[in-house]
Amino acid sequence: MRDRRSGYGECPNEEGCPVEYTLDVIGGKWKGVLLYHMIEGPIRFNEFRRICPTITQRMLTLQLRELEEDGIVNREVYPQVPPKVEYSLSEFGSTLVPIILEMKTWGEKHKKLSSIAAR
Amino acid sequence: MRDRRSGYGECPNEEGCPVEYTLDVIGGKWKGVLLYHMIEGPIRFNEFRRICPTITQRMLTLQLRELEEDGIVNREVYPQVPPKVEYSLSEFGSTLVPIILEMKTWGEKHKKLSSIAAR
DNA sequence: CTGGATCCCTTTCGATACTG
DNA sequence: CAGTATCGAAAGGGATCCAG
Repeated sequence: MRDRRSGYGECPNEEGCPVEYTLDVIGGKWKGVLLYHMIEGPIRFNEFRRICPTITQRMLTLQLRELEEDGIVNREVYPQVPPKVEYSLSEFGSTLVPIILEMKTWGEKHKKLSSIAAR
Repeated sequence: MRDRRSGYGECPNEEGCPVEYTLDVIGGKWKGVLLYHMIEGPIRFNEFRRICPTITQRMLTLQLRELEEDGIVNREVYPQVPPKVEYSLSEFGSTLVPIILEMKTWGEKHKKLSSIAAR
């Protein structure tokens, strides 16, 4: 199972920096990306797979589960055939949007530059 | 050695989302935290260790090296005895500050809440 | 379509000891 | 003080098969 956070709990010093706390929540390898794609609205499992072809099914499931456990995303199952499951930002998850958008802005700006400089 | 990024390069589709790109740069487990502490000014190796007692010396070295390779931090060595090395945000690294500050704000806000809910 | 379960290799990471 | 080196444990992650 997922070990509960990077030290809060055992760690007695309560001054653990706020950034560390935030990264505990959204620091997963793919979480930022997944949250980003949910900003526009609910999104289905296989839509994620199309949008992020490099993430494996397994990882997608695991990361979504963790986000769900943390109350950041809602998972809505439509009992029908074929099954349909939609993921969306919870109210709590929405408070993270400013962070994600800052990341988006920065990424847009510097991705171009680095693709010019190439390597 | 550090493998070059999560797919950019091999991945032909150039639409890789900007958030993914950003996370490639600051997504390391401790990078956000380290950047955060450098906002206030240059900081020495052992200062980091005092501030973040849970990060091991090894990890601290590795993460700082990666940040240096990416041009985000400057590493200044003072040739003296005992040695003194200072790490600081580069001009490029400074462009990340808004993201870090958003993380700080969010963390401050929600750390309290969750410490009340406790467990 | 949306996953769960398993196998297994790779990478990460912590602990410890050592160095200029 | 600011690291490097090495080792073993743990976690990450891909591939494949199966199921409601």
